[in-house]
Amino acid sequence: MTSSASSTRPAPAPTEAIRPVAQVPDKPSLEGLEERWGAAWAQEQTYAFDRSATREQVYSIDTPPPTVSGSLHVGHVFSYTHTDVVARFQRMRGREVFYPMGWDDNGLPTERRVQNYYGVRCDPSLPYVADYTPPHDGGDGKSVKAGDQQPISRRNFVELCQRLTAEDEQQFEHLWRYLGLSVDWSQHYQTIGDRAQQVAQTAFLRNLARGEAYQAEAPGLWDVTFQTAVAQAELEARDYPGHFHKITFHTPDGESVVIETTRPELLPACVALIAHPDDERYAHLFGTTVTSPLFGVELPVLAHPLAEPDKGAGIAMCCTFGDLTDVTWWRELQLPTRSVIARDGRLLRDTPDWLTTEAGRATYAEIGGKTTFSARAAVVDALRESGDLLGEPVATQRKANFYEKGDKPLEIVTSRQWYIRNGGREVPGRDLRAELLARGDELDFHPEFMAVRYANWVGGLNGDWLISRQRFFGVAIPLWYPVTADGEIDHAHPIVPDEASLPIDPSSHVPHGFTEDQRGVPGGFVADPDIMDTWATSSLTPQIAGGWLVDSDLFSRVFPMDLRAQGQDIIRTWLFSTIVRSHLEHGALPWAHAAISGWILDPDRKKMSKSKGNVVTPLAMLEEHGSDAVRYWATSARLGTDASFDPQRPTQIKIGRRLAIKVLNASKFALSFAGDSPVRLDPDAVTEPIDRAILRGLADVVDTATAALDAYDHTQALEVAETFFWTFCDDYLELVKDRAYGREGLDPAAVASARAALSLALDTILRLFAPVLPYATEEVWSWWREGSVHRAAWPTSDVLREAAGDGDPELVAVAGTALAALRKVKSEAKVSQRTKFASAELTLDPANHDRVLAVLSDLRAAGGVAGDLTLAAAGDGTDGVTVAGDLLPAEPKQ
RNA sequence: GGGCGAUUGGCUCAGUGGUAGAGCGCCUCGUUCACACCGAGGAGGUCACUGGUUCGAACCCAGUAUCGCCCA
Repeated sequence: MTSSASSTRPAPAPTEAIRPVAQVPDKPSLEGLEERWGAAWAQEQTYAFDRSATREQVYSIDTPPPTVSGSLHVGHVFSYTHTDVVARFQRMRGREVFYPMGWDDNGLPTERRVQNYYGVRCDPSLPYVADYTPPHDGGDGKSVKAGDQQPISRRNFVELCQRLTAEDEQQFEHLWRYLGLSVDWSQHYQTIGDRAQQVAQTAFLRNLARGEAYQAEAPGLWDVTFQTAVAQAELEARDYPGHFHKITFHTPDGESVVIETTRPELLPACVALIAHPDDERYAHLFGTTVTSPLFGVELPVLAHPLAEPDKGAGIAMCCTFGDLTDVTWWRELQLPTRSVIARDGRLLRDTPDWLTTEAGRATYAEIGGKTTFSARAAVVDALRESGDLLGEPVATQRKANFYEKGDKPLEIVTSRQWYIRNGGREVPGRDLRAELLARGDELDFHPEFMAVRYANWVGGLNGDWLISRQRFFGVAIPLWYPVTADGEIDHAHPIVPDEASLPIDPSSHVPHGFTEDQRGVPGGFVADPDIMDTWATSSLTPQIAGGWLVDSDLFSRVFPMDLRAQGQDIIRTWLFSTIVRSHLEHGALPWAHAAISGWILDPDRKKMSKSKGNVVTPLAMLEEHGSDAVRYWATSARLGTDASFDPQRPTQIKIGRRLAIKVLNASKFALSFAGDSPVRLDPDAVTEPIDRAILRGLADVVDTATAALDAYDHTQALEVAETFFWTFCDDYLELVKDRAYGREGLDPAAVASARAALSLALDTILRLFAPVLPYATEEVWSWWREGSVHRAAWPTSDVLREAAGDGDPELVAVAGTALAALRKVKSEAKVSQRTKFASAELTLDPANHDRVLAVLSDLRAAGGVAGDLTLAAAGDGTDGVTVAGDLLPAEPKQ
């Protein structure tokens, strides 16, 4: 892929005369480059997307919108740099890069921040108040007690969320600009913005129209703190302390059946006892009944393969609902529903009607309204008293499901919720799971093994995607329901808005054909009170950023996108859900490639996290070391590989800083030889063997780096460029500097050869480093070139090969070895490298004799040999180069 | 319990069949002449372990151990 004829950036003409070098600082420095070039790039719109480009010319990137209410940490800088390196590489290759940035301001973290910041809470039943002023504005950041928070309408609440996130977003943008992300900032979006809401609501309604979205009254995971349903993808299994309680049930003929449970408070919700069908201990009980202790409910004893014979007593009580296994049993064995846990996590206050014994109703009256914790203690006391508790409870650690943002174990509560099909549940006539697995195979994961995580997740789904949330700050589910004449809500016949009217808030907008005074009255309508899960919006980032629905011209040029960049932790959420939406809506993958970044680990190999107190403020880090240095560190870690980071010992960052400084200094040096005459990139001028050899080596480096970046291996590309560059500085520059200075008596063609080779090499080196070190390379570029290096073409090896001609690829290494041998003599003699040899003889492998002869005069100059430098053949089997020579006394200091 | 990844010099990591590599750190030396945010030279490893395939294994195969992550 090369730059097209229609591109605004002409391909460079390598032989053209370039203006004389100007404006090279005496002491080049990294300090201040971020501000200077950041401003220049903004001014020049260096990274603006040219929407006249065709789809083939475009390279489009779908980047994770960071949660603006959270804080950015080192890990963000790490992974966003990976994406930027790709973007810059593709831009230089001539692709028109579509690189928008989004902000994820939708969702729970923002809600919590807004509540504290403004002292408000959302009450969707309240009407909108125009020109609302919240009780606090900023305050001291302390949380305001729930009781003191002023209740406001959802629309007012959302407005406050938007006001606050707008401030956060400015800080985020500043960081990203400082880091040097080559984002087109005119393309940014917010996941709570009108565009995002329109996209999310339209996509949902289309899912609904196609039968891919549906509502169901079903048991589901429920967070009692936030009082919202939670999806499978948001689960986190954590260790949770508990106790095994041995509880006795009784058969009609007096036999005791002992089960073990960690949740005795669910005893009134028990609907059966269940053992494995092959478990001989309980075979005689299958089909019979037992009676529960305390509550006296008659329950069947049933067989099901999910019962684990070697766990506890091997027979379990099935309650509605203690865990997901209970749900499976309940569904597959068609058990009754006897729920006792309310949405606030307490036991139902009213005594359930399936408790019929007087003692049972009395016991329940004691625990109704209590938290599960208190109810458990009460039930255990009662069991102990009735003699149905066998022994004392035994402490245990068990795995419990938590909402990833919650701190209490999830309960399972039956509620009406909206779902989108994702292959997790069978649907007649379609194998959606297989379709989505095929999409995963179609997607190019980098690294490839990350595809397994996708496949494992899709293969292990056990339900459709629950998208409704009983929260406030989010995209509303755009539906109303009729209220029947007798005041019932008719959920089966939702009232759907026109697509053209989206986005809407059904709690403040009125459906077509109704008036506001019909809200909530018989014969009228009610709004669906829920919002969509954040992922239900962010799963549509390619559509939101790409102009779906509103700009079909743009959308056709950028979608499906080329790249999704993200962390490995959200493959099951963001990556998967985006594929689901795109597959359902467009019948296509949303992107061709997925670049998965690894974790940042602290020195103890633990994931960096705020709670562990090991997070470094990214902006401070950039300011301290320089953005190029930090970018070098990020680029030196491969995709998918975790990188360790010790803020106390930022070794890799310092290496990056050293490299960036070296680029400045070496460039200044290489450009200094031209004096006042124009620099020429003339391949025909390169005639000396060592000059040809260095360009030959660089041509190979270009090919390797290009292939590596094409394969999304930025690390290898950086490594080969870096290795070349150090050899270029340490050996080649030293070897040719005397000649390049144009000392008296030298052949002018030899001088021109060195200068041309240095210019050609520098031109290529700057381009190679530009994606990783955008500031240092741009700084150097400005000394002798027009325009931005970031709009220059990616280097190709052909000009270099032309200049190299028959250049010997081994020559630089051999000359370097000879030079090192001369240096070693001085080093071991403990004298300055500037000490001269009176004369010297190099003993070396005869095979390299001619090579050294070809660079002899450069070697004499660089090695400081005043008199003759002669060569001798080493004996058989002798490796390397040895030196015999007399050092002259050091010249006296002046 | 299943899956994925890792295990190479003090540290961080390259290296997919042909005599062990880099950078950092360390040791020694050096500095007006691009660069002390520097330069030169040097020391340092039986490639986690056990078998196997091969003329030859850090690399391929089987297994083991340890660590990390994901899923149950």
